[in-house]
Amino acid sequence: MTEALEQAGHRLTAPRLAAMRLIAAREGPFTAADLVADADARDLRIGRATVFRAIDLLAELGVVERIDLPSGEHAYVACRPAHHHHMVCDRCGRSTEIDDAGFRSVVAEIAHRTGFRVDAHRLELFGRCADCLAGETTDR
Amino acid sequence: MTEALEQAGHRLTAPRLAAMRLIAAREGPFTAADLVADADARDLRIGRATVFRAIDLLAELGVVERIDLPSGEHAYVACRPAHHHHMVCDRCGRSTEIDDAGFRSVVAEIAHRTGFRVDAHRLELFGRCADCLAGETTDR
DNA sequence: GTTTTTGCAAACCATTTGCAGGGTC
DNA sequence: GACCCTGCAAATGGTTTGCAAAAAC
Repeated sequence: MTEALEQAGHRLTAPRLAAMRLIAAREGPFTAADLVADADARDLRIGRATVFRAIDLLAELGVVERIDLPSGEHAYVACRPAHHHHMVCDRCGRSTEIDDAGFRSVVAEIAHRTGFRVDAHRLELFGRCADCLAGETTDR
Repeated sequence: MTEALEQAGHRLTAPRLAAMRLIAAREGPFTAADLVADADARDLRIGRATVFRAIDLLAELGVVERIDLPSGEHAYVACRPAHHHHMVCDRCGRSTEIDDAGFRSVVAEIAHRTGFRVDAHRLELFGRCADCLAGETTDR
């Protein structure tokens, strides 16, 4: 993750490193407020503004992506810098990247039928991951 | 639209009627701020809070749906109270409902491959509608 | 007449910005 | 040493809430 920063000509500073560590420590999606709270909890002296700026920067570089939770909150997840989609587990919060699985042809089909030119799309899935489904039956 | 309100046991008040008219007058997605501005422009004396409350209510009833624009703004569109997806034209702002087109099987396929149980999803397409594509070549 | 709804203003939360000082390359 | 980055605090923009007055049923 740090490589992406340097290669894009940005400086590798302590606050940015700290922010990246906090992000890496989270498995699932996080909001800006989450990171600020994490930073406070660990007594890292990082200003709110810096956290927001770090997230923006990482989002620009494509190493984190913004997703919109069903609640409408703006959250982010760490990911590889390529186009893909996310599947978020409501229980454990883990986020999985998912591949095309025929989705591309569905978009093409819709475009064909409606005459629409699709420039961008947003696809997010929410539910329960396999681990949590398994855990539920045994845990309780 | 008014029927849905009454059937759910809510009162049919002037401010709510006004809000619904403003929504109907818009073709595409609108933000809460848009409605407030519309109301002001027409000298309707509706408070901000009331507009927000009206939108919330309509969203609960399913006659408007919240979508998240690529910019991150929370917008809403009027729609039938059934599951479907939206396609938004970046140019004219019109919003079209789109049907399944095989999307359901894509979700099933993903669920099958990953073991995930998909409870909810969000799919939004952005681009240019057929009319705007046609217009662009002739207009300029 | 009772209960819901409204309007207002203030509170609240998330995000952005200006700017002087500090850290990185 | 030049320039980028940070922290702070204040500005901003969007959304919610408390409460008394007003309207609907």
